[in-house]
Amino acid sequence: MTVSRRDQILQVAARLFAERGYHSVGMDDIGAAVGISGPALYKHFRGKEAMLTELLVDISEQLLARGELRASIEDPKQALAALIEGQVEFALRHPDLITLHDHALNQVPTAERHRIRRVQRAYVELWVEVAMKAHPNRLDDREARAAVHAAFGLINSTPHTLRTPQRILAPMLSRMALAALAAAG
Amino acid sequence: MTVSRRDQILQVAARLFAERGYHSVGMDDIGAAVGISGPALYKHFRGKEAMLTELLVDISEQLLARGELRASIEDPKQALAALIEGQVEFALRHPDLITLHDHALNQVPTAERHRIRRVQRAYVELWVEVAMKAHPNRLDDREARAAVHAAFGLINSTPHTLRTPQRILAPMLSRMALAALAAAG
DNA sequence: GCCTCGAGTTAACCTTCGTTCACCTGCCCC
DNA sequence: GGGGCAGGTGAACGAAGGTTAACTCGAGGC
Repeated sequence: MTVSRRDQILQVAARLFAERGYHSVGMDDIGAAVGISGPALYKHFRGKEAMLTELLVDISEQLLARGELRASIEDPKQALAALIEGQVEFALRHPDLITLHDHALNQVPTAERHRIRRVQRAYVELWVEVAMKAHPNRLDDREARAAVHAAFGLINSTPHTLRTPQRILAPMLSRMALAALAAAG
Repeated sequence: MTVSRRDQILQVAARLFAERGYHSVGMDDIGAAVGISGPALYKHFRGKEAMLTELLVDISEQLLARGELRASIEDPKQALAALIEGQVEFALRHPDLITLHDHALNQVPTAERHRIRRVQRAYVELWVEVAMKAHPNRLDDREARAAVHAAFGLINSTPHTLRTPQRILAPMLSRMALAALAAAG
């Protein structure tokens, strides 16, 4: 695991931001957590906002990329199951990033925030299309969008529930999300 | 609607905190939003933290009280449906409070935070017991707890989805939550 | 050997923001 | 009609915290 100092800092910052909230974490805290002190971080990042921005851009783009792969499966029901499984897997592997993803978006500067929102919207769109193909004639566009958001809420609840073993949690969440979407129409 | 100035301030503060995040809202912002200016708020509250604390204590106690009523229905399946319906109703009526409820808890002082956590835990416990009675032999304690958190995540996703008409959204979310919990075991 | 440069350090700066202070009002009550 | 209190005001204070500045130090390249 040759993780660059830069990446190490990002990782630690993500954890701290998720645990305590963006504004409650000082630059000194982040520095201390990687063994350097405060202002040294400016050798690696333009500032605190830049760190958060980079994290959120990465997350949203990574989710979209993974999602596009899985959504390209021909059978809509299988594609939907794959999307769900992918989201569950990601949420379990990176609970900090999931937490950041919907707690800290308001703190990133406007221009970049719009960019992130576009990527997020594309990811939602992916799900909506697949969900409507998987359950034809049962969901209109707006309902599907709401149902997909609900499924995200379900899956992304995992950061609150990490005490349960993943072997059990992952398939359970997948089953629940699938059932919820099936019941949406 | 004879809403006292105090309540008006709390309501406005909840909206601002939910929209922009606790730390991004200044006392001057809250004051301006109710037509008075900054320091005047100290005539009604001990400080900014006190406002947030009062909001969160109220929410959690209100949820628990409503929940206890609904959980007391004899038939477990009906009780579970009633709990779900109640949570959906609350989430749709008070999206700001729902947002606060899981975004801002870290910002309240330790002592009060523990008190709020206890009430929250009691509410979760209510759901867990009802869910296990409604689906006997299919959920152990830990799974049930995770499943309940997932259901909360599903229902509490509504703040992201307020564009959809409530007449459609409310029953859909209830159906989804019910199906998700049924699929958990 | 010297120069550069990346990566740190500490001290200082400066803005933001929660909070306090001193003061002002209108209203109610007797 | 004068005292008191609820509810405001604007000015000032003080701590927190993100950022900058000036300096140091070790490792390669020529």
